Parts: sequence; structure tokens; C-alpha cells
Amino acid sequence: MKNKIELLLKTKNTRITNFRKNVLAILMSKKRAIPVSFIEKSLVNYDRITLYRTLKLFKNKGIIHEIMDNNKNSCYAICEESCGESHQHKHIHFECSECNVVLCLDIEKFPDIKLKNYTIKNIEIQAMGICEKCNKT
Amino acid sequence: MKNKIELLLKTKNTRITNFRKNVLAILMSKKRAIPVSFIEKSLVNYDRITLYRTLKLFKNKGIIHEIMDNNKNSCYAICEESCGESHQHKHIHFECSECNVVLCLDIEKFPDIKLKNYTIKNIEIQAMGICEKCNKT
DNA sequence: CTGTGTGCAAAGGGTTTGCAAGTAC
DNA sequence: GTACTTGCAAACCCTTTGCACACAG
Repeated sequence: MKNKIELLLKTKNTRITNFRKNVLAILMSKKRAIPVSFIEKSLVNYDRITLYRTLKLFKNKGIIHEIMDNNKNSCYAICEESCGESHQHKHIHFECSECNVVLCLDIEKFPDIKLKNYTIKNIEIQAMGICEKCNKT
Repeated sequence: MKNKIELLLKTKNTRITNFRKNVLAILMSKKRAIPVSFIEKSLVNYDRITLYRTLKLFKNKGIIHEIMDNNKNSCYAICEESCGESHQHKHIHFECSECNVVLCLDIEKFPDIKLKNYTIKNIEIQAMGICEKCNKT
């Protein structure tokens, strides 16, 4: 795990520091997009400002992507390897109205939206509803 | 026009006040989602706090819907009549990276996304790129 | 050693809350 | 008259900026 994190940072031309490794470990430990507040809860003795700067850096380097939940809280999730420079994500973001979890979900075929005379660089699809877990209970 | 505005407010069980009529008139004058800052520029002698409260109220009543642009600025647009209680919008939101306009655009067929075991209540599609106007120049 | 990252203090911007006076119905 | 709306002041929260010190490469 540790090597995986350091490798990722190296791949993205980002200096390896303890703080960055800690933040990445938290992000990698969850298969979902987590709000900043959650990252903060998971860190000990951290500096909030440095955290903001770190997340911004990760985002710019294409290590993580940002999703806004319904309450305008920024959530972050590790980018898939396929993400690449364009930062194009072929998954949708799903927010559960019961437990507020934010998930990155793959769908069979990502809709190919075209608009005449418009150049589309990126498409984001955000779904709201009830997640698998909450549906069961 | 005036009657149209008052009728809309009445339909939505919302008290008719001068301030609300002014805000609605601004929103109706544009065929696009406008940022709060634009509404503010269009108002004279307004109270910012009241504006926030008004927009929140309109949103809750289903009179307008909120779109977040790339810079996390809230933009607002009048809901279509088809919108209804569910607040379901069958259009996509397009943001131009050149002129930053935010548009509500209809697409031929709105993708019907299904996820096994998930209940989907609402889907929002946000596209980024270059708009018609900027493509021409 | 050099450029980059960190931690602290302070400030910024958008937004919300509380309350008293004013207004719609 | 009553409940809702407005305007003002203050507070809140998230986020950014500036700067000196610390650290990675």
C-alpha cells in the first residue's frame, strides 16, 4: 500500500511528503467520494490550510477529482487510471438522499451527448436517489 | 409580463411582494441560468440577505432551479412548467469555458440511466465546452 | 543547496441567523 | 389582526493569501 501511494505521487511528478501520503491513504481507503470534513476527521494534528492546498494540488495533477454534493460540500475521490489528462470520467456520481454517501458508479454505456455547433469537452452526470444499501433496509 | 409573474407566484402559493416580482422579472428576462452576482447587478437598492432568502424560497417552491458553475457560483434559472414537484429537468446544463455562460439546453433524448438496486430520483447532466457563439468567433 | 511544502495568522467571500419593524392578505 | 417578509447587524463556514521556517530531492 505504501509503495502504491508513493508510486502514484511519483508518477504524477509530485513530491512525496508525509502529509500527502496520509491524505492519499485516506482517499484510497474508501471506494467513494469523501467530503473534506471526513478527511479532516481522519487526520490527526493536521493543518487545515495545508489540507486545502494538498487537495487542490492533487486535483490539478489529476490524482483526485472533485464532486459537489447537494449541500455544496466538496467531495474527493481517487481518479481511475483511465482518467488521463482530459480528466474525463466515464462514470456517474450518485448521491444517496438517505445516507448521503457519494459514489462513483460505472454504467454500461456512458451517454454520448452531442449538441450542434457546441464543442463538448467534458460531461458530468450526477444522480440522486437511494443507494443499494439504504434500499435494502 | 407583470401578470405572468404574479400568476406564477400565486400558483406556487407564494406571497406577492415587490422585491420578489423584481427578482423574478430579472430571472425571466434571460433564457439562461444567471449567477447571483448578475441578479445583484440588476437590482437597485436591494438587500443582499433578502435576495438569498428569496432565491432559497423560490428554489424550494420549485419556481427556479439552481446550477453550480465551475467556480462554485450558484446560478439560477426559471423552471419549465413541465418541471413539477419532482423538480426533474429534462435538459442539460452547459457551461462555456470561454464566455462562462450557463445554458439550459434541450437534447433529443435524455439518457435513461438505470442502476440495479438503486432508486434514481433525479439526474443532472452538466456539460462543459465551447458554446455556439464562441465557436463562431 | 534550491525549490517546494508546511504551519500559522489573517483576511476574504458567500451565505445564514436573530431580531425588530414593515407589509400582504 | 396575524403570519409572513424585509432590512440590518453580526456571525459562520469554507477557502485563500502572505510569510517565515522546514524539508524533499
